[in-house]
Parts: sequence; structure tokens; C-alpha cells
Amino acid sequence: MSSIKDVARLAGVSISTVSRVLNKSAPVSKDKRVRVEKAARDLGYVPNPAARTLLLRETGVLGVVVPYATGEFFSEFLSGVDQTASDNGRFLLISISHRSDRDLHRALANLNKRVDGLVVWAPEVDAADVAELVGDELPLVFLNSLDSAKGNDLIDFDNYGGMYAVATHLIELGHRDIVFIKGPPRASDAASRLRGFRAALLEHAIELRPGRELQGEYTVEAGYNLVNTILSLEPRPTAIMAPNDQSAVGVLRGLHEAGVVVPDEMSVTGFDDVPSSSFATPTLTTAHVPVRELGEIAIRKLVERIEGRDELAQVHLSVDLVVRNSSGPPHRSKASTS
Amino acid sequence: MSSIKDVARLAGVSISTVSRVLNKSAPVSKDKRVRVEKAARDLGYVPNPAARTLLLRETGVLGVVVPYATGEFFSEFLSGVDQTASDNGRFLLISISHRSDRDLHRALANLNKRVDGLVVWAPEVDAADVAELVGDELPLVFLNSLDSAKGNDLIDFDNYGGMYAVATHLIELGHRDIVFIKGPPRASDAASRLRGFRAALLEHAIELRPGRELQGEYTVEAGYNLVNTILSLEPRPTAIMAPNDQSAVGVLRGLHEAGVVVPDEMSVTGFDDVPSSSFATPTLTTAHVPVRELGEIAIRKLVERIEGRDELAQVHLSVDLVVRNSSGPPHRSKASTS
DNA sequence: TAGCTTAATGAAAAGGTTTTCATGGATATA
DNA sequence: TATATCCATGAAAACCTTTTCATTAAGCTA
Repeated sequence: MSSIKDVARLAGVSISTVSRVLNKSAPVSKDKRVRVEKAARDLGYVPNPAARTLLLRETGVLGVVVPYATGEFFSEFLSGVDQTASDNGRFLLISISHRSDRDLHRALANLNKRVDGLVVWAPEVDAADVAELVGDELPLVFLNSLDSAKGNDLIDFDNYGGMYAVATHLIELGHRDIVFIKGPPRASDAASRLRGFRAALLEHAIELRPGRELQGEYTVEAGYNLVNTILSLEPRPTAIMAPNDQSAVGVLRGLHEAGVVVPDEMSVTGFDDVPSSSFATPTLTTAHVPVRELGEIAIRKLVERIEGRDELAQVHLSVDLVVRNSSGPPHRSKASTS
Repeated sequence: MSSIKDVARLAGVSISTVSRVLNKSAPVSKDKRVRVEKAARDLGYVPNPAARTLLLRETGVLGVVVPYATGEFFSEFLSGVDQTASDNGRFLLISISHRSDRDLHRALANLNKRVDGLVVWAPEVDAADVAELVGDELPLVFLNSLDSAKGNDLIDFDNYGGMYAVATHLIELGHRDIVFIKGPPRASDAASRLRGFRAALLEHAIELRPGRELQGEYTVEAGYNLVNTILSLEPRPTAIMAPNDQSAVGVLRGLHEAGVVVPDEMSVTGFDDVPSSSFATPTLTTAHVPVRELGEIAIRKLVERIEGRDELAQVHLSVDLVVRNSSGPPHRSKASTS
């Protein structure tokens, strides 16, 4: 593999001159310039990133830490992240599933000197912990964490407002007995969504019957498995709010198998608005979470920080209700009896 | 940020000794060893990867090039890749969407010295091109490319056999007029799937009517948009084979809206067996592609190559038929009229 | 106790790049 | 023509680590 020395020898100049030509960092006489350019081309010379990094303390790599990679939701995010990173000429070091805090800690410690900055999406971990672990030279952008570690950007969705809007939609349709499936216990976004639901109920002076808040997860299976429990509630609720689209799809499937017609006998809502939710049967009423944009903005912010164009900010992305066919008014004849 | 020098000074030894202790590369007297360990811990010392790389020519990073990141299919793959990489103590440099060959080429050229090896999934690109571009010091593992570049591993799915099995399944159910939706024109996996379909027809001496092979894509929209075209074919076909699950979901949606009952009036099949396809309405008959395993095996192979445990191989992963509710015998009463 | 082997340790080089500093030549000014 | 200024260029240092080589001290044998 050729080094800058080889280029210098071939072009008959010093390595300093080669560096100056290739980086356009200082004027070089025309004849030497063309000789260097030709030599570099002929040798297929590419600067050694390790050497540059060692000297410049700059890797050209952005680190991204995400909690899971499964499903459409995160793949949309990664897609936005990748696009923006490559637009900015940066590479992406991605660190996905961390089965334990220790996992995450070790990953962060090692990431530290391999990247110029870090996007951290770790809903179950303290932002302050991460910031401390990583040292404060490294620019950080936190995504959807409750507390922003001081001196770093925080970008999040309005999970609260989104779920509030979904609940309000159901209430305005006439629903008074709604089941809410909760997301992962420790996830901060799940907590916000739950608060949004409760706030809407409070707002409309609706009392929550017992057993209407069920522990779930962000998976299809979780939604599917809860259907029987829900259908055996007395009196039978008229609507089910799932914590995300995936679990809503599970609920739809379970209801379908139980012969419960959506939305006539039961309304169902999701959250996220992943692409396929507009192709569910029936199409899913949900809240649109701009997750692709989140990826784009996160990287853009991070690059700004790295390049010193500092404009520390907290960005809140709005989450909008999307009404489709899985929600409708409660159907007296069946729903309130049983 | 602390360097090995700081550790050496704090422990009162030379940097050589520090290196020996930290890498356990040579015996060091007990008292110095504990002093070094304590100093390193107190300073939170982490070796600078750039310096190590420069000297050792080893980055600890694996590169992964994939064509898209959208949808469950690739997220399953990435999940397997990530898991295995982190089990092996390696980091992951992921390079996703390449809008053009030039994009890909530039990415590969720059990836070269940043990684110890590369997993390349580029169904539309010549393996030989990639191999040449990247230089032959770098271990490569090709995924689902037609030709394996010499001296490198190739792992692929039996796309041919999988689609052959799906077609045979439909034929055995009694279908004689099947529509096949083709995947992206240049994708080699799509080509194999098409060949599998044709082979099954040939095998059973079934002649393909005109207009039964339609150009599609791997997206929900593509499947959805083709439904009207298919329904207006004369005579109306009795089954639709989509090139992947996503497009099959689109087809299902379109048929549902057109009031065509699946599988009574029309059978529909997918390919991939992504997790959600067992939750479609109706549940989808498809072929199970072990994409998560592909990710795991690819990384394992690559690590073996890097560590010199060379066992060059071509691995074929089998693709098995999964029969669910979207396929059934053709229903004479409706299907063969109109 | 002298001479030898062994073990532990430090000094120094190497890896590839960028940039500062110094030097040489050329050009412009007086 | 001599002097001052400027520009192009090369040498060398620095970034941080691992490892070879040489040195010193210690332990052992005769």
C-alpha cells in the first residue's frame, strides 16, 4: 500500500510538498503540483486515516448508539442517519443492542477515541452517566432522553403530546372506557406516552377503571398476547391504545382471530406511523413520529457541533395524529353490553 | 486525555513497562505491575486506537456495506451482524445506501484502511469490481452476489430453490395461471427468484400466458400499485407471487380494497418471511430466508479470515417454504370466469 | 567468590501524516 | 547593482503506541 513517501519519490519532491498539494494547504508551483497529482493518481494513493487521526485528533467518523435495530422504526432512523452522514462525508460507527448497562458502558468507553462525536439514543440510561463516561471533549447529541446532560444537545419527540392527541381523538369519538398498553417499563419515551394518555383522561374528567393500564412492550407479540386479557375485562372496553404500531398490529391480529370487528366493536390505535401501518388491516390510526427526520437532524446537529458552529439547542419534534380506519365511534349494540 | 506516558510517569516506570502490563505481552515484576494497573485505572486510561492502528495495521473495526436499510429485512440482518461483531469485540462501520456506483466506489476506497475486513452486500454490483477497488490485502465476504471474486468468501441464499418451492406449492394446489411480480431489474437475487419460478413452471409443463411477469420492486407501494393491472388480466389469474413480503403486503392491501378475498378468490405469496408476515391479514404464505443467520455467519467468517484461520468457503443457506393462510386451491366458481 | 545465565527493564525506532521553522532563490525596490 | 521582501520548498518535530535491542541486576553454579 502506497504512502505519501512513495508519492513524493515518484514526483521528485518532498513529502511536505505532497501534503500541501493534496490538502491545498499552501501554494505550490504549477509543475510540481501537476507532477504530484499525477503521481498520486498513478499510485492510487489514499491517505492513511490512522496517521491523520493520530496527528489531527479527528477521525471523520460519527458514532451512533441505538437501543435496538429491529423493525421498521429504527431502520427508518438509520436510513436518515446514514444519508445525512454520507452527505457530510462522514463515516458511521454504529453500536446497536446493549444487553446490559455494562455492555453500553464498555462500548462507550471504546467508542470515545474512534469517533468525532456521538449520537446517543438510550432511553433506559441516564444522559448524565453517558456524558461522564465519555469525557467532555466529545460532542454528544442525546435523543429522547429525559434529562439532557449539560452542554449537549437534546432532540426528542413530543411523545406526551402525541399520545394526548390520540387519546383525545378517541374521547371525542365517544369512547369512555379505553385500555392503554404501556411500553417497556424503564423506557423514558414510554413513560411520556403514558402521561399523555392520563392527561387526556383527566382533562375530560374520565375515570380510569381498574385493569385498564396493562404492561406491554414494543413488539407484535406483546400486543397479540394481551388481547385475551383485554377481551375478558368487564365491562368490555371500547378502545385499545397500543404504545407503538408494532404492538397495535399484534392487537389487530388478536382481535381478528377472536372475531372482534375493528373499528365497529373495538377501536385500536398505534404510535409511530411506520410505513407499513398504512397497509395494516384495517389501516391504523396512529401518531406520526418523524423518526427519519430525527436521524437527519441528529447528524446535522452533531456535525455542527464538531465543526465548532456551536448552537446548542433542545429540539422538540412534534408528533401528529393520523386518523385512519382502525378507530371509530363506540358501537353501542355490542360494546356496552357483554 | 491521558496517554501511556502519563500512566508511566504516575507509576514511575517506562512506557515499555506500561505497555507490557496492559497487554500482558511480557512478564513484569509484581510491584510494578500493580502500580501500573492502579495508575491506569486512576487516569481512566484507554489506549489510542489510531496509534495502535498505525503501528499494528489493525483497526478492530469491521466494515459492512448494504444496499438499503429500510424495512424489517435489513434490520434483522443488521441485528445479527451487530450481535456477532460485538461478541467478537469488534466495532461496526456501516455504509448503507449508495445511490450510484460512484458513491459505492468512493465509499469502498475510503473504507479500505479504516477496517480489518469487509462484508459486502451489493446485489447490483460486480464482485470482481469491488475486489479490485479495495485491493487484495483486505479480507472480503460477499453476500448474495452472482460471482464470487476469487479468493474471497461467498455466502448466499438459495433464492432459486426458495422461489421454486413457492411456485411448486401453488401448482400443487391446482393453480395454472400465476402472476409473478419481478424484483428490481439489476438485483441478482431478484434474478435468481425469477429463475426459480420459471423452472417450476417448466417442470410442470405449464405455459406462461402473456403479461404474467410484471416488473415490480421490493416495496409495499410497488405491490399495491400492480393490483389493478393484475385484476384486469383476461382470464383472471388465480395466484400472485410477489418477490418479497413487503410487496406481498401491498398486494394483499390492494386486493382487500378491491374486494377480492384471499385465498378464496386469489392466492398470494411473499418471500423472506419477515417477522410481521405472520401477522398480515391473512397470514402470509412465503419462503423463510434466514437473514439474521446470514449476518451472523458473515461476520463469523470475516473474523476467521482476519485472524488467519482461513477456510475459504462458499456457503449456501437454504430457503424453506412456509405455508400460511394466504394460499389455497383456486376457487373455480369465481376465478376462472370474468 | 568469580563467572555465567536469566529475568526485568528502559531506550529507541517505526508507523504515516501535518505543520512549523528555517533556508534558498527569485523578484522587486532603492 | 545591492539590499530588502516574498514565495516556494524541504527538514524535522509531533501525535501515541508496540516491540526489538541492549543493559543492568539478580540468581545460580562451579
